[in-house]
Amino acid sequence: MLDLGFVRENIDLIKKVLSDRGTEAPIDEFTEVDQKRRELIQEVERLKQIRNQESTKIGQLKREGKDEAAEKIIQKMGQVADEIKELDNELKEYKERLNEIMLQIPNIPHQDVPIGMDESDNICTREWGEIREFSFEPKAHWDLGTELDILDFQKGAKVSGARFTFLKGLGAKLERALVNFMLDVHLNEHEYKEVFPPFMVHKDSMLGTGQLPKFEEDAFKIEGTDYYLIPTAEVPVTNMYREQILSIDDLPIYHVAYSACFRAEAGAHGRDTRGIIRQHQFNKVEMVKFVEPENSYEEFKKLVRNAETILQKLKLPYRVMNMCTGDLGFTAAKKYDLEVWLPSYNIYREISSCSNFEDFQARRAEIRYRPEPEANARYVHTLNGSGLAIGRTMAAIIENYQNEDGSITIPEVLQPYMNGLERIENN
RNA sequence: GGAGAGAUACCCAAGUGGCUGAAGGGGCGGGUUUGCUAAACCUGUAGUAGGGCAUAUUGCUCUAGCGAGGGUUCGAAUCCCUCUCUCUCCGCCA
Repeated sequence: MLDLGFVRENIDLIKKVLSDRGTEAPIDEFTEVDQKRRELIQEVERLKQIRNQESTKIGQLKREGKDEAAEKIIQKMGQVADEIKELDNELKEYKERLNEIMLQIPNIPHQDVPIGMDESDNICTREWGEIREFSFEPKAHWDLGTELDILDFQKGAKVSGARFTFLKGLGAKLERALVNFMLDVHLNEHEYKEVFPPFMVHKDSMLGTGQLPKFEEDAFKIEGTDYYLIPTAEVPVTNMYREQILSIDDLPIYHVAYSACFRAEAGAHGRDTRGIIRQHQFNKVEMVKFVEPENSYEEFKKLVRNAETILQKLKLPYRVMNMCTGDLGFTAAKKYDLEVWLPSYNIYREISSCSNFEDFQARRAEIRYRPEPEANARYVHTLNGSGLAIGRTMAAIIENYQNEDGSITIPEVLQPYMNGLERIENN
């Protein structure tokens, strides 16, 4: 959410942002509703001031035993009270409507964000690693995984339906190895503090990080409860600090969290139906930062590097994409996606998404800090990034590390997590 | 799931409709005394949000705010209703 005063004074800028992003919000209604709201506030507060003054007087008169004089004022105040009630109700409606409008206005993109409508306008910032030349026809991870009996799509479909998969044997172990490897790197080399969050949250948390109200369809809601399954650990971890004023000594806060992630994938019918690229449930290691505004882009750079480190250690070729306005996401001011090379697709696929939300989430979730003990509270900047999506990493390893005989070499850095095992092969 | 107790400011805590503009204590800030520290005494201490007015670094003023949301009333921390969370006991459970 943006600052109310900022929106009021920058209507034209907001309109430009909406058009750059290729999205819409009821911005014309904003001015009208805001205006009316402020008029009502003035009127109702004027009446409340009168009421407070007169009520004090009534109290005094009663104590002095002048009941008749008091009674006279009480008569008059009855009318004022009715008026206040009426105006308060009206004001409430305008406040709610204004809030609805504010929740639909996306973040202002950073000046370095390329303007564009969709993914074709994203700009490649850098590439890393060498794409392997295969002396044979590389197989897709779903074929390899099935042949090695480490991925079982049929069982997943049988038990839960489409977009669910069983990992079996060394596949399950490799998944676990990846989680531990990534957590260890971020803990030991990047100074993050580990958090293991709840996988279900209530509505306020989904609102706080911006998944609601705009993206309700993307989330799984538990029927008969107020709980949502988290689409990312970003939601519980960011909301840990909701409605809190942090001390300067607390900052910066770096958290890394493993969680399962649940996504309805509404509107993705027919996309990536094979393999483990797009599942309703997947694992992810997520990095979340809370920082002072002055440092946020420096911290952002570090965060992206932290995610890249994982890919480099795994020796997986990737590229870094600067996401354009149309592909930025509602809450982000700037976003880099890391895309890993997948031989069977012959393209790069997103494996990490790193965003700087600046104060957009913080304002919504009311996460502030005090720069000095007596100073006014300011909003922190929140940042997060996958470090990395485990399922897609698994797919990338299976495909990039495959051998002609259908076995998979285990990346060196993972071998200590696999009891020293060097290959997964058919036996 | 059942029974009970609670939620007041940075912390502890008093407070049964108007003198609460929230007592008192602790902590923290300022001051007096003092060779330093300590102590004693005096004094300040609602952060925040939303309005309005003037300045345009800032200041003044109003409204809201005693877990949250409603209600009663001229007036609610106080009375009533709903909800959330915490604690104790019982039951169940990993």
